Amino acid sequence: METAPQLQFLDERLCFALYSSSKAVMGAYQPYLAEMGITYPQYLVCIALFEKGEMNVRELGAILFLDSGTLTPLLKRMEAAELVTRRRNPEDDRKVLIRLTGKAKSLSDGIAIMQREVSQKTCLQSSDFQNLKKLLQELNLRMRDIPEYQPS
Amino acid sequence: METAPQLQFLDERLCFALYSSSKAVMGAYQPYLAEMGITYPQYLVCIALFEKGEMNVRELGAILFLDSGTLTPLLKRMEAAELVTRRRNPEDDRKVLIRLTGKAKSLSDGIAIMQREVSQKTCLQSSDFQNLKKLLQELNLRMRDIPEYQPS
DNA sequence: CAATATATAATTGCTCACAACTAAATTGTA
DNA sequence: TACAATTTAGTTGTGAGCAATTATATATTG
Repeated sequence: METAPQLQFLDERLCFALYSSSKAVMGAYQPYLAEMGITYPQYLVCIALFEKGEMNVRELGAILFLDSGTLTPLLKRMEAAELVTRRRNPEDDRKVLIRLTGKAKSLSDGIAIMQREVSQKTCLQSSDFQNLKKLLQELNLRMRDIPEYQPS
Repeated sequence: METAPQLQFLDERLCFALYSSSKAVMGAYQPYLAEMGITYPQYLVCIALFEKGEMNVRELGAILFLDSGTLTPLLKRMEAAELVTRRRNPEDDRKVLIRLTGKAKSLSDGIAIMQREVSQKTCLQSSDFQNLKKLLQELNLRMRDIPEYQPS
């Protein structure tokens, strides 16, 4: 005899803990971001480009796990706010190269301060912070069916 | 002499691990939800109401960490899809009571199966699952400045 | 070379998410 | 009772997110 599948409520679900805590952390960034005139995903674009210098839309999407339907209008808003430039790759006219402007680069100090203060608000020790981050990074790749490479 | 604030990149940020893994987990629900004709936050409304029976919009929002600007249109879509009923509380005309319909209740078996299969896809052992969930629940409350009550 | 396949970005349409505000009902209090 | 404060849902406007599709450019193949 089959037993009926047993449904779990909110408190038992990891997905809901993830969903709500992710929004909570984004909310903690909000006052800093509003001060700088950017949004959370725009902040992500900034730090991705701080690291890599210049990327096309596809590369940016691969790093941020966002598609062109999200990025194209987002980048146009950032261009209108003079935070990025968009230009076609002369060697391949399909690709649009994204680069930060001086205005965006001038936000780096404020971003660094924001990162430190939000991290402090988590009240997580460095080791817990690292463990949690690593678990979530692995979970992310696994749920997206991306094979996990071992660090060299 | 002051040292310049040091900016962290994507891989070093817990917030980004949270943001991307949360979306990845929601993505794993997507095929099941599409089959049932509901969305992820609508699924959350369902399991909240499976547990509590009937709630007004404010109570539902407090549990899901969503405000009326999100819930009102979402619940109207669910009402149009005949998944919930909305009626005013006769004792307090400000309150709108939300209750699941039989059609929504008939989804419970499919929801239970979805929960089990998505949980399996995380490849997390029960103990890791519980630890991670508890850490995130605490993080959520802390980032929202909600005092944490110890379990009785 | 021409035809086909692939890659890339953009577009469309729908749903969340939230800040800021409005409208209406209830409660508290002088 | 008046009337101010509070509570509650709803509205508006902006910005994600993503599935599905389209347009264009490049690469591949017969």
